[in-house]
Amino acid sequence: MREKPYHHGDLRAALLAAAEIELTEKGVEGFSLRSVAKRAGVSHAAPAHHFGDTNGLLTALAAEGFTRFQDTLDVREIGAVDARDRAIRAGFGYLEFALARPALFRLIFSSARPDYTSPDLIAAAKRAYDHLVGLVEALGGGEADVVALWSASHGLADLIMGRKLRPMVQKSQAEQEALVREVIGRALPRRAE
Amino acid sequence: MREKPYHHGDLRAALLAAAEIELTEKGVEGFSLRSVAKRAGVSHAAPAHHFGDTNGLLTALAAEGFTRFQDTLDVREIGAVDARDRAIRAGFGYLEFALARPALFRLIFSSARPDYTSPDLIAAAKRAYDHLVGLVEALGGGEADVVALWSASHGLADLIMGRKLRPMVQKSQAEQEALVREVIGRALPRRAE
DNA sequence: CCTCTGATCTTTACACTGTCAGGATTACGG
DNA sequence: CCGTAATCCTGACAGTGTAAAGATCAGAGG
Repeated sequence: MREKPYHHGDLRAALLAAAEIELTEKGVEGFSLRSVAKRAGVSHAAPAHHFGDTNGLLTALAAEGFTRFQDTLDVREIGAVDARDRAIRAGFGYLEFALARPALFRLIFSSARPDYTSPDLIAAAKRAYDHLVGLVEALGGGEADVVALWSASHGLADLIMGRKLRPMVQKSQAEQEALVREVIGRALPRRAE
Repeated sequence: MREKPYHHGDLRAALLAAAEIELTEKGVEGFSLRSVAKRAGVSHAAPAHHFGDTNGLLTALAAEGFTRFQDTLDVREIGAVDARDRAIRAGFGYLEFALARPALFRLIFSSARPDYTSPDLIAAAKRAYDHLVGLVEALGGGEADVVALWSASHGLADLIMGRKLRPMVQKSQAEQEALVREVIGRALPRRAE
C-alpha cells in the first residue's frame, strides 16, 4: 500500500482546492502558503514549483474565481424574459456570489496580491467584462450604461458583503429583493419604462 | 542634547502617522507593525502599549481614515448650488479620496483587519453614513435612495481605483467628469429632471 | 531492459513577522 | 522626596515566505 507516493499526481489542482479552502477560512489577509501545503499533505516548498510564489497561487485562484463568478451570473440569468430582466438577474447573481464567497470576491476585486498582468487572469476577467457589455448592448445602451450598471451592481454587492449596509441586512427577503431591483433598475438605460 | 529621550512624548500620534505612510507604501496586505515602529524610531514592541496588536493600530487608522474620507467629501461639497449638485459633488469627492488614498480606502471598505466593534471606528463610520442620509433627505429621498446613491458612488470609486474600469482611465478629464455625473445622477431620486 | 535526463517533491536554512514576558526608565501624585 | 504606574525596551518564540540543494520518480532513447 503506497501511503505517500513521492509524486502527487495532480498536485496543482489539489493545491488550488486547498487554497480555496484556506482562503474562505482565513481570508485574503490571513492566507498562508505553508498552511495550504499542509492541507494538501505536501511539503511547504512544493507549491513553489507549480505557482512560483504565494502571489502566483493567488493569481491562479483569482482566475478560477473569476470564471466561477461568471458562472454564478450565468445560472441566475437563465429564464430571463427579456434583456432588462436579464440584467437585473445578473445583479442578483453579483450579490449572490459576493455573499456566498466573500473571500474569493475580495481576492478578485479588492486585493493587490493577484498579478493582473497574468494572461490567464486577464482572459478570465475579460470574459466577465465582455458578458457585461453584451447585457448592456442588448438593452441598446452604450459605454456610460456599462459603467453605470457595473458600478451599481458592484457597489451594492461590496457594501452588503462588507456589512456596511447594516440597515439592509435586517430587512425581509422580499424587501431586499425589491431594493436590489430598484437600485439595479436605475442604472439601466432608460427606454422601456 | 537629548538624542533619544526614553519617553517619546506623543508616540501614539507618531505611530499613527508612521502607520499611514507604511500603509500607503506597502498597502494593507504588506503592512508591517515592526516596520511602523522602525519608522517612528522606536522599539518593535512599543506600539503594543498604545494599540494592543496590529489590528488595533489598523483600527485606529481606519477611524482616522473615515473622518479624513468625510473631510474630502465636505470640501468637495462647498459651493454647491442645490441639493442635487451637492450629492453629485459628494460623488466626486468619493472618487477623489479613493484615487488619492487607495490603501486607506481599502483599509476602510475592503479589509477584515479593522475591528468594527470599536466605538471610535463605529462613530467615525456613522458620521459618514449620517451625512449621506442627510444628502438624500435634502433631495426628498428615502432609504432606497440612500442605498442607490451609496452603491453607485462606492462601486464607481472602487472599480476605478482598482483599475477594473480601464476603458474609463484613458478618457479625458471632461469625459470622465461627464460620466461620473451621469452615473451618480441616475442613482438620485428622480424629481427635478 | 537499462540508463539518464528532467520534472517533481523534500529538506534545510535564513530573514522577517506578530506577540508575549519581563525588565528598564521616567513622569507624576502623594 | 518617594513610590507607583505609565511608558518603552530587550529577549524570546512560533509562524511566515522564499531560496538553495538534495532526493525521488516518470518517461524517452538506446
